[in-house]
Amino acid sequence: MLGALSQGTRLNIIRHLVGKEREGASAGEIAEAVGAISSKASFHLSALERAGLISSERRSRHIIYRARIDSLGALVSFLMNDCCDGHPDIRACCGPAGGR
Amino acid sequence: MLGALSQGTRLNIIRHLVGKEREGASAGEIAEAVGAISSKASFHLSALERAGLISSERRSRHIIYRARIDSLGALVSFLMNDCCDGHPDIRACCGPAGGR
DNA sequence: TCAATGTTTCAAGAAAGATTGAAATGTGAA
DNA sequence: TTCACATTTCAATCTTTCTTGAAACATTGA
Repeated sequence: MLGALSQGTRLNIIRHLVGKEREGASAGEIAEAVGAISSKASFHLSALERAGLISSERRSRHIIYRARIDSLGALVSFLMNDCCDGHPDIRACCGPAGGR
Repeated sequence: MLGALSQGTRLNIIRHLVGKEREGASAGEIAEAVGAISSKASFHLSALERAGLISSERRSRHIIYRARIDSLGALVSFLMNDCCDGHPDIRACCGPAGGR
């Protein structure tokens, strides 16, 4: 997952999809939004899906992609807890709204 | 930073250094801890330092590395806020101890 | 069936990253 | 000075990842 996110185009795709959590977006719309030709977008969408960060669903001619919020949460959790051993200063960075 | 963390040896280095936040650890100790020959460890330590995730300080013959907790916090914060737009379900993953 | 649309797959090349062993650098002690 | 130790740098090689354009596949509507 970290590898999947460490690439500009893919980070932009995630940002776009998090902003459209419910609706999701088609491959073409995503490609346009991030300024990539179709094959490039498809390549990166595959990488993100392989990493489990997004999901896809065919909807007639379009393929709708959605961010997997659960996976993003798991990644943040991994960084906080496994990688950083729950260090309080790192937890604190979430801001006062964190925790629930 | 995401790229720097998306590599097994480097993730292990970070884990080792977070566990020794105060003391830090020398290049040699780190190399042994993560099972890497010296040049390999040095290569990855450089990458982590270039990314701002660790700092180094010469101490006579040794070079002591330390995790930069502030940077790790900034990275988690980036994922939560910039990348994921502060999505509540992602924030929630911090667990009940989050926020301060 | 045919054509149009949306998307992926493929092949090729370019670029970036990882690993290794040997050599070089810096430091302290005899 | 010289030696030993800790670490980095270098060069070579290998692997992986990115990008592009063309071709293929899937779906829909005329």
